[in-house]
Amino acid sequence: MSAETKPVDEIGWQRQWEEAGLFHADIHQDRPKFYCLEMYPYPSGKMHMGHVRNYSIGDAVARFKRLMGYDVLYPIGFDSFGMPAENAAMSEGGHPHDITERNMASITEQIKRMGFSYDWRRTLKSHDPRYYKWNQWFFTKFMENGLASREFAPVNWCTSCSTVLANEQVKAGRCWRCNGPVAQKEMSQWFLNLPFYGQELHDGLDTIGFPEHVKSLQKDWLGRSEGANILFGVEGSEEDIEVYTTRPDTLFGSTFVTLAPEHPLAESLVSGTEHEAAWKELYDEVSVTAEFDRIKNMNKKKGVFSGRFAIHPLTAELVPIWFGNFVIASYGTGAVMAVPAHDERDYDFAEKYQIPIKRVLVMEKNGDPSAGMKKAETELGWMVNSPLDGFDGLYGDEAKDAMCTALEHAGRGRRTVNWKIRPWLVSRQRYWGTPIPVIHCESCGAVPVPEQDLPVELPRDVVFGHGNPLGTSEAYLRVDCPTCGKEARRETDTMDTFMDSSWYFLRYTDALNDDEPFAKQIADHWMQVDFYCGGIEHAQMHLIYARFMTKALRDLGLTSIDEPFNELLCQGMVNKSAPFCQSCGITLSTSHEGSPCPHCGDELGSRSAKMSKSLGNTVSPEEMIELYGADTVRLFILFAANPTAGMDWSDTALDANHRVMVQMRTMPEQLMEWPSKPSPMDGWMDARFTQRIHAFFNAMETYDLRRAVEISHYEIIKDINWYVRRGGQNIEVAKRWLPQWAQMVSVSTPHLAEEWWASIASTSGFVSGSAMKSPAPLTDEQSISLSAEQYIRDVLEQARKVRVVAERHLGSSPTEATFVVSPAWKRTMAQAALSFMQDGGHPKKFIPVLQSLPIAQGERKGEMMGFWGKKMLPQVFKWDDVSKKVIASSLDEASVLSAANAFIAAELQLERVSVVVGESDEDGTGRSGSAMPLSPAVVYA
RNA sequence: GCCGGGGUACCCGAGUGGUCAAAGGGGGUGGAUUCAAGCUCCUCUGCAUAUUGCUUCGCAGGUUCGAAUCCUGCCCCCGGCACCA
Repeated sequence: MSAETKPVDEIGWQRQWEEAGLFHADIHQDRPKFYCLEMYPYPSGKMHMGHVRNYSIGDAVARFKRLMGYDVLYPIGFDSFGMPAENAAMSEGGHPHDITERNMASITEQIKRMGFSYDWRRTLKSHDPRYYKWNQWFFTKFMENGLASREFAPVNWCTSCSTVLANEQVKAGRCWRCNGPVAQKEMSQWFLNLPFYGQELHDGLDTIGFPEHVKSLQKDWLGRSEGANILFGVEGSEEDIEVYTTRPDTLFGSTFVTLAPEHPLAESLVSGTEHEAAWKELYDEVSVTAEFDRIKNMNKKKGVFSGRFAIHPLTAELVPIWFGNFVIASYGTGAVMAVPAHDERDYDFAEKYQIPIKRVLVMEKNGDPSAGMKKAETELGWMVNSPLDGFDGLYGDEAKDAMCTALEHAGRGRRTVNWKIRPWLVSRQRYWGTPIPVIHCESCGAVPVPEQDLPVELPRDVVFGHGNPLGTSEAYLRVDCPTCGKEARRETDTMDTFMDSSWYFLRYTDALNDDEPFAKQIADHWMQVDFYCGGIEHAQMHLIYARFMTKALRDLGLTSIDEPFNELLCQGMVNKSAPFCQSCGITLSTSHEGSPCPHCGDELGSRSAKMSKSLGNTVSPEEMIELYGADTVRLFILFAANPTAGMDWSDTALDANHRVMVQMRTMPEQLMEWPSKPSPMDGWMDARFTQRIHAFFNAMETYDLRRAVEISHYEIIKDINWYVRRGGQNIEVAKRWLPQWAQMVSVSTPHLAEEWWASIASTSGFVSGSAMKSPAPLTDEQSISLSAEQYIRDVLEQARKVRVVAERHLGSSPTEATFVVSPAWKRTMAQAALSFMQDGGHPKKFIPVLQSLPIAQGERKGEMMGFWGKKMLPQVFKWDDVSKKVIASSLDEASVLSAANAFIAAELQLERVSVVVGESDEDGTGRSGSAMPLSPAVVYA
């Protein structure tokens, strides 16, 4: 084949697909639907390899489902609000809107160049008022039903982004976006009541196909814990202190109560006493530190006594009230009942401030209630030393239950479920997002903008860099109160952009609807998303918000579905090697390649690392497409690793994949040059193709894309090579299978497949718009044909190995070989043993059966019994199911080999090959001893 | 500390009781083709050996006729949560 083959006109095919409207998702009631989605991308100006990988995976799935006759909804759009555009506008001038549009145009072009099969008609962009209008509408609905509210609360403030952040958006005390420090600040902010759906978000995880680690991540964030809220009275006061605990069973061991310094009762407890100053000092220290730093410094436990006492809810005993820097105001009730005997932190605290430690559990049944304590015993245990009757001896849940019941009777406590997840802080003090549709009126308060006035559009006349940008537009600010008509001001905060990505998948189902966010019936038709593909980094933010929104919108009556996404696939990272210093343990930029470590001077090794600009180990998709074409890039990216595994970029492997593409380019032409010459191998080729298609379907159904590509682009080629090697070259066979092969190929390399499709006489239209039928299952005859051929390959492989040794013994290259097929009795023995075991017989019990077989009568009985134990028994377990079937079948080894006689001789470079049955008159080799069923002995001469 | 995911040959990576000395690819080897290179095709790529023998799937034990696979303990890597009551 010539290397100057005309390259595939990828852009031409893309144009034709578009002209034909091939990927428009329309509803046909007689077809099943499939919703394939990739995570809403932020429109940076350039497509990177992560995008390429993400979309190559999604596109393969979408294309396969289309082949299978599904109505496939496969849309794309842009998460186009957000700070990068705003920051770019500030640093380089210009307006976020223009920058965003420019970036979108550029990345769209690059995505299109890959030939993904999107329904571009449905393209969304968050910053389109026709889209964000619905964010605003939802928000006003949430205000009505109480899901959205404004609170004055300590919040996370990112100084460099000059905006607040939601809890999930603070990673290790730093901003998820810019990695800048996050401080604590008290502000009035808008929240969505995420914990309202806590239980449903938790339970729903068990009904959807998310990967285990994502489920675990989400459960960590939701942070469900079961316990009790318990009321302690305050001596000399009408007030109660409510504590939250997961260990009500240790209540009798509570020897003090600790409050967060910011606890609402704190000030009144110490006001005007000698303890006030100390409390104030702790309060000041704690309230300015960000929560993260506070938790980090918690090993420096500090406590201040309040001078007051709490009243134990069941025993009325007085216990001191302390303030502790380690108690977090926003978790639970901001107050802790301290049980030093059974909690490590309380134990340390009690030791430090000489507070009594009272054992109320023992860790062994009937343990010693008066045993001393060297450390906190925090496991579940058996209750002891209870001041009230009926508790001693109870264990675990039973003990907790009894305690809760007692508290409930006394009216001093109740069982509760606590969540770590907090309301979603959705307001941002930035410009490039959805304006929060609220009007602040002095007399009416925060009033939602009426539906007919939506959308509240972003004004263009704002000034950046002077606080909240929307606050700089007078025209925007001034508005009359919709309720009382008096002069009022607009809210100047915008919404978190995660709001946009929380329901975009619903909008796609009915993207052109201007009357409502989406028609319920249409959304219900397409939803859920059947296959959702994206990066793991969204496991706790986007994927929680989107699940929350789906439930919230469902409860507004807008959809019927509970969970937005069913199957979630988190694609692995695209890595490339970068210099690495073993002794310093650091990865360095590729600019250090070839030089010693700049820190320690050692020689640098290399290590695979995530592609990043800072390491300089990025690969530009644009360049690769330019060099090799989109198909090659797609093939490489799908074949290099499983979708979920990290993959290493390799230029040599890419090159190898390109060779495959070049080789495949003229495949139909080559096959169509075959003569119309039937051969005994045709049946085998038919069977093989059938088998491959089944395997391909199976791989695609389970999203094992790597395996699917391996079949379509590698194994079938090898099969054809084998077919030709064995003398097959029948154009009828080629005509039979080319169309279906093209369809398989189209899943990952659609442009090449279209070239093929166009060159095949029997096909018309586009392969990308064609339907693929499932082939009939393999017949028994076909299975035997495959087995016989496999048998020849196995025999050849074995013969090659032996040849090496034989050559040494002969002192020269052998010129002929005799294959000694195992004598009939061995096969009979194998058949008997296999059927015995098939019926559930234990291998060790086969000996008596064997002894009664006709073959084992006579003088060779002893030899046969020995053969069984030494040779046959181990082998019986080694045969696979196919081999077992072959042994049980009528396949005659000697005739299969004889028929392939000439072929085997040629393969082994021998002049002559003969086949004999072991122990027969023709067998003069004396070597039949080592022959086994399916494994003849080979004797070279 | 807790929770998830991992550790397979030179590299990447399949593999969840026998088909396993272990797929496939990369890299390497030898051969065919070629004036030559490339492309393509074939062979080999743990050690041994006239033929299913020995050692090997993080380490150490165990279950089984049989373990990369199941169980127990340990080591290491990745991700998440964390003095959360």
